[in-house]
Amino acid sequence: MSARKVARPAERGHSGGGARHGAADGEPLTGSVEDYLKAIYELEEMTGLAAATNAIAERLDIAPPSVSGMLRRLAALELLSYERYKGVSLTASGRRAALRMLRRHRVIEAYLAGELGYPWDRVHAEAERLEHAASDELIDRMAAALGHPAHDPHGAPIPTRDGTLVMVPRQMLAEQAVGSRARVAAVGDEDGELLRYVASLAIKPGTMVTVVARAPFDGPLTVEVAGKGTKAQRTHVVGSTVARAVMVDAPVKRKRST
Amino acid sequence: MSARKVARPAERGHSGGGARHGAADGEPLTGSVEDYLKAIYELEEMTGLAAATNAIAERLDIAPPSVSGMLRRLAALELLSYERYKGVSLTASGRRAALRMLRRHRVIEAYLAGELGYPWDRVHAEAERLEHAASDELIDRMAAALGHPAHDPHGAPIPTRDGTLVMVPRQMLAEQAVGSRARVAAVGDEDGELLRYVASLAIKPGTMVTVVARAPFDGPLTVEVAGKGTKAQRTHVVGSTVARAVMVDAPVKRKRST
DNA sequence: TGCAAAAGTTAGGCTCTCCTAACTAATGTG
DNA sequence: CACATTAGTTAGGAGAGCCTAACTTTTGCA
Repeated sequence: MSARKVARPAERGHSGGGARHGAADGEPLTGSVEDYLKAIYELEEMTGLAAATNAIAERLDIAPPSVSGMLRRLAALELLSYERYKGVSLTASGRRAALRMLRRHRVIEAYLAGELGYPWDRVHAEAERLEHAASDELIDRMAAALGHPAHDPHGAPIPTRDGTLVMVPRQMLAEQAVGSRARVAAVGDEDGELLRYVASLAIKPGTMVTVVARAPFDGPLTVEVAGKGTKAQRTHVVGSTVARAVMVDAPVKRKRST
Repeated sequence: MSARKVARPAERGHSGGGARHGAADGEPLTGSVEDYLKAIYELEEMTGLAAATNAIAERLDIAPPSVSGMLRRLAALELLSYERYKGVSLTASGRRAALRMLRRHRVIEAYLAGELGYPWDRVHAEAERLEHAASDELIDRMAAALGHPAHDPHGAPIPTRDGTLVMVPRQMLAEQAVGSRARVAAVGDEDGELLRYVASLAIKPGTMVTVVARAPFDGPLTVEVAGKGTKAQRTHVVGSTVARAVMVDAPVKRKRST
């Protein structure tokens, strides 16, 4: 009368045989696999190279040998291509899965901030867990409730349902020339403390910042932040970590040595 | 520099030794454990007896031997008391955990229906997954957004944050005397098809129903459902499964043989 | 080019959760 | 009250994920 659920590749380790390799793109992935794919996507994206085992390990807070093992599995699932001792890079189907997770994560972040009053430094942790549990329908309803936003609360672009990610050219605030003025496009999520600090400087997506000075040797940046009332500039000195977490839009140079 | 997360009793099976038995009430439980506790609570509640191994197995769609093993573990965690071959019953701390899950589940259901336009026959499945991933903060924010509702969309009472569950006396529609009139208080969730059917009869929490007739041998009930415009009664014949899924408030007898 | 440091891998374990097969205890009925 | 039925248990395994210890490649640099 009951006929237990057929043992899918499933979460919570079932047994059974089913689902050998293939990557027809439809099988449900475990939360762990989803985390790996997302991490690998982001690493590939930010370095432009194949993702390194140790980098993945550090990002996921997992020991390197565990990563090695998982990479073999993901390669068998044709989610990425793997050559021992070289890094890994996602296949088309792996990238699709990663972008799906990115969308989920960012839609959830946007929803929590927009509809439930979450402060922006706490949406990341919550989304990190919900992204594995939410159905596609829920994600779509959240996106719809917000009017299908293009960015999450930190300014990161939200991939569309069909896996398109609009990449607007951005640069780190740290790279900006002294004297340049630019619009803050995004601030890296993940680090809640940093977000709280940055917010306390009134820096958030949309605010205009001008680099006033930069100390040598990757030293602190002095920036002028435009206040609410168009005027009311505020000057702050920020360290290089912060200057690398803040991304600005394709900058418009204003001054060039007077 | 990294110092990996300390191996808690944690989800995704880590290793390490930590956390022997104790049940200080604080350790995070795995999603599986949460499911067991919720199921056991509901079984105890509906039968008034210790929960039977096979009943738990059937409810969770898991083989009985798996349940036996888990029960031993849960007993070691002091979440329930277990005597071989007899059933199990939750300890205070087990019940607390179960009520917490019940609250989460029902708050999520209420939120999905109330704020995201989910149809009531689909909230259960979504909540079933989200209840393990949501933080307490999220649950509280959802409840607050709804004005701290007392019931979920199916009419089930929502436990308060401190674990209080208001139990209003209810009876199955199936038990109502012919001629009695009562307010529908709740309809069992879980079965989406049944919910869709019941909704098609305009039966939902709040509607008034009158038992017009009952066929013998647990046969179908003929009920009159009050329509929207106070009048506009509609008469339906429903099977015993439906009659047992629909719960009514402490009924007020109206007619008694003329 | 030679070799130590860094990066990555294999080997061997452990937990959690679930399964099937086979056995034992509790129960109800003639 | 014996015994078949039903409920529940132990035994033995499997797979996902993760870990540490020890080994192998790669790579950076003198």
